[in-house]
Amino acid sequence: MPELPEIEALIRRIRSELTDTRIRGVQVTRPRSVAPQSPAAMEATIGKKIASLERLGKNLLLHLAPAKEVLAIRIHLGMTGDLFVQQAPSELPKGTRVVFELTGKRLFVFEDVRGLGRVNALDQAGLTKLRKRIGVDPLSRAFIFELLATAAGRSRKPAKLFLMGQDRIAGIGNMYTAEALWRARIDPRKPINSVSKQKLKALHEAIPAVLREALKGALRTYEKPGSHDSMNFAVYGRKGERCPRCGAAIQRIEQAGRSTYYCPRCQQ
DNA sequence: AACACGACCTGGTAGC
DNA sequence: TGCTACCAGGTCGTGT
Repeated sequence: MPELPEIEALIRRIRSELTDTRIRGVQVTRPRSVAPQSPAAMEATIGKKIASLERLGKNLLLHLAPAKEVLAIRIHLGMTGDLFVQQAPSELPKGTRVVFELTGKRLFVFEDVRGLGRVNALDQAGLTKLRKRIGVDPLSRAFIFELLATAAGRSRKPAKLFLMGQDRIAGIGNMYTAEALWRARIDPRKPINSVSKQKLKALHEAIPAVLREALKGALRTYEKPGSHDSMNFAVYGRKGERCPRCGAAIQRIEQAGRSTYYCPRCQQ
């Protein structure tokens, strides 16, 4: 499940292969993967150069040159999306959804078994709209405590759902939300505006700490294929196991139709 | 405006 | 062995 660290590691892996290459063609093998656009709309990227790559929350932006009409390609991996560059012609995986043909007979492949990911061609309006609904990056200098405190004070959402939203703080998903709340000892069901200042401070430290740890793990995974999980989870996916801090049994509950893992004893 | 909730999508697996 | 039911979860559109 790609969240901020996995996307960041992916970008670092493919950046040098994509930068300064030209798009020669596009094949959309599953129209829904470019929705709400049509496969034909993707053709506006043909002939352009990929100038740079940027991560925006969980989105990957490929900035194009010349930056006229269509400025960027936006890719969201959804649950099961992956990206890689390979030489043509060779067999493409079963879940292949979009293929960009690059110079040098190389193919830039978007693979996505479950089809929840998206690839879109963005004009200026589309790019502006996207940036507007993606909040601050928790690994950037802009992620100061006051920003978290202000946003938290304005929302009555349960802490878990507040962190999952991409509009205030971007890039955190189900796994790292669980870990950050555990580290800060916050009950995931507690309304975020009723969490103490002390615990909000702990959360402000826990979020980047968790993400940096996971990023290290994700970079390692790419170097050494076959090694698995990004990091050791304290609570995520560990229903019934002991809390590493207090020894109580970790619980799994449902919030907004999604599973939440937490320690009922030391997260209050 | 803020929030809740179902739909989308398919592979893996638990249970019978 | 073969079948069914359920689970994984990010985002978007719709309804309150």
